[in-house]
Amino acid sequence: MSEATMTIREMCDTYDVTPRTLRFYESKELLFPIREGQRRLFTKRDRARLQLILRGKRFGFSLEEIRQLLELYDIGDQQHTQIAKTYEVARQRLADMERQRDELTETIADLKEQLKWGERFVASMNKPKRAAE
Amino acid sequence: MSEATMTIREMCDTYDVTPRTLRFYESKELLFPIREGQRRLFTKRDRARLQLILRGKRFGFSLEEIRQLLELYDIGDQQHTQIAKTYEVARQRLADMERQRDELTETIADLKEQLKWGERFVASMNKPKRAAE
DNA sequence: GACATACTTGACGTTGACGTAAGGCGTACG
DNA sequence: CGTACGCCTTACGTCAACGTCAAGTATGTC
Repeated sequence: MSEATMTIREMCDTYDVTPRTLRFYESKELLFPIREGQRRLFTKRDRARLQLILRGKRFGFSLEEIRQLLELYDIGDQQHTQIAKTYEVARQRLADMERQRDELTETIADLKEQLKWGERFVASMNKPKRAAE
Repeated sequence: MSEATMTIREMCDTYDVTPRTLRFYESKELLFPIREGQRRLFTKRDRARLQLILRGKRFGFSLEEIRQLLELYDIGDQQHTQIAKTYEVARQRLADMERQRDELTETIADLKEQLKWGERFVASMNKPKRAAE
């Protein structure tokens, strides 16, 4: 059974990040590891948040934007104040992401179209006029 | 009818970028405006490339990555050498983008799920136990 | 000729997201 | 006891993608 908390090294190995990155995220208030003496212990909540951070980054969100998104996820768990406002932020983000997805879908189609060209061309290079062997 | 070339200012107004950005892209070999004396003239090809640059940026591609993508688009037009290699780069990019799209779709679904919570909560805040007025 | 304007080329500044190096603390081992 | 880890903080370094500022050139225009 997985332990309740993880050390910084376990975190690094698990999620393929450096200690510096985790400390940096803490300093930016994206993670809130507890302390045992002077050492950090990362909870299940920190791990869930880190996964969302890494995912967000892959979409080009800035850390500050991700921090706002994380606020929303917290609200899902523990009902908080300021819900209406943060809710608006989230609707906004969601609309952005849907636009981005649609545009991405379109670009993929474009690119596939271009690749047809390359495909026929590459194929013709591998097949001389008449096959030998 | 649109002229064959555009000045740097026309480009800036059309695509909402700064002169500095266009010169920077030229220095990085993303654009190749011709010269009339010392001034730049941007061709139709430059405009097509700029659109792809701006689109690429929205997906978080680096300028260097975009430069590689642009090479591919050139191949679609004027058949070039090194096709097989660049073709491979493109298949790679395409796979990346499809993975990214799928993940984005999933994240959107997650986020919508969270928002249902917020929605019910916000609704309950606007409706006290029994309506007054 | 003086001036405005539109463009040019350096060159240094800025921001975000860390990398990296220096020096200190606490425990564990030989 | 020394020293070897593993972690800590502080602080300066780096890279991409431009912004910003200074100084120069060509063209028109009063």
